[in-house]
Amino acid sequence: MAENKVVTRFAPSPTGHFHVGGIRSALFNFLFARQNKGTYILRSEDTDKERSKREYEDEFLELFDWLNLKYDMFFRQSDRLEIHQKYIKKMMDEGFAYLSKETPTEEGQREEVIRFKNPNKKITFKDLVLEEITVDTTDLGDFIIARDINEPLYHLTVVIDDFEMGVTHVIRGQEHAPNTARQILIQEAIGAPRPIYAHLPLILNKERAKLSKRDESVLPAIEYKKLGYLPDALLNFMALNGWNPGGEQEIFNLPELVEKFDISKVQKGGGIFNPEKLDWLNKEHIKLLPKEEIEKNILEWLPENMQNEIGKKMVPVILERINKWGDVKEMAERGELDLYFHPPQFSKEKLIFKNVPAEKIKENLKLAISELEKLDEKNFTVENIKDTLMKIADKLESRGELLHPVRFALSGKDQSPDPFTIASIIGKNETLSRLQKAI
RNA sequence: GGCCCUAUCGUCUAACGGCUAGGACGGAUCCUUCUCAAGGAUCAAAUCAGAGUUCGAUUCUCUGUAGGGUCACCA
Repeated sequence: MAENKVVTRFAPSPTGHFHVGGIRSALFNFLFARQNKGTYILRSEDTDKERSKREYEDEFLELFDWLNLKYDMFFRQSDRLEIHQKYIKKMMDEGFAYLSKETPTEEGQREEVIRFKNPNKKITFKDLVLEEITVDTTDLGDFIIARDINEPLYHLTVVIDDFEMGVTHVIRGQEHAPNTARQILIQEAIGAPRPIYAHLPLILNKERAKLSKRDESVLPAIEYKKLGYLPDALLNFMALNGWNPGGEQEIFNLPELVEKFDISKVQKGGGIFNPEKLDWLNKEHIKLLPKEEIEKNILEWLPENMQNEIGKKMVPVILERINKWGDVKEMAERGELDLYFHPPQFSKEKLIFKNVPAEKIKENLKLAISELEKLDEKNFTVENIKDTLMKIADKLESRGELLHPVRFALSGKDQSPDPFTIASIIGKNETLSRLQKAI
């Protein structure tokens, strides 16, 4: 019988903003459980009463909900004190732990703590990523496992909870690898089976160091939601840092990751978080979205006064220029989109193309107006406008002497989308009025 | 410092011990273009060093070097 059902867990502690590296740990636990038809547990490790805050827990809960990393069970460690106490008593009764007199050196330290009786032996454990690790636990001494019966510490609670929850695979960051030996010692003391370990390579910042709060290029995870990244893109990106399926495919959605993920192919060395690649991947994921979905999102990220018919027409122009939804907001804030709503202000010299005389420019603009007038409102589309204007432009010495002044009259900017697109967005009347004004 | 881990283009990575070390991001150049963006094409760019094993080493072994992690009454 398949009694060896896979159980994984991800166990963040709510003591600060959740960082992006944690997303990958959560993801790999999720993927491994799903592809083995197992159970994925989320456990909030809030045993540190001083530092744990419910708002931080709410933050990662919100994050996983957004990422669609659904867990099968949720536990809060502080709800399990009775269970932890039971084990502390048992360990003390059986001589695996003892009450120890201390001389406090820092404020808040107790005069009595509970220490683990270290058998001082070598521990060798297998690791799905790192192969095999041996640690001599003598170096650890009789480490503290609880401040007192009411305040168990991390190493103890992890081992007890993993055991009680039937966790079969411990997939976590490599910073925990050196801690594993002491957790195995505790397991042996309470008679818990040893889970299979997989220590993932660290995700590093540009300086090649472990991620911390003060990294500029790497933000707290929830910020990526606020910036309007796609959950699947973020997941895709995180998965590809430290793991690779081997082929040349780069774009994966969550079900594909579940199918292709292979924990034995996980890299051993740490990887740097590369925001440019995230942006590229996000754009690729956006392109895969249905048209309506793209339009809906772009409209939502536009300021309210732009959420109208003109806003809708701007969608293709905006889409070409963004990597993530937040860029839409930024474009609007920079004033890049104002030209679609108000006639631009500019000095008339700007209409001149190279050294074409002003009179000639004026003539070209007049010609453009008279030809465009022949198009009726309904046919005022990018294609038709382009046909009309190009017919005139191609007869000139260079197309620029028509296209530049037209584009400038419409946009008032040195750099902007092409005149046909702008004209089609602002409509026939506004186009003709702006051209007239330019003349 | 002790212990543990790691090492292929700037970055993420691919390569049963065997083609010219492949792909992607980013960069550069060109094409397309009045400009921007998008798109297309091309190019530059790596096996940390030194020994050893082998007909042959990015791949296996050792040493060195570099980087990272960890050594809490945090998790």
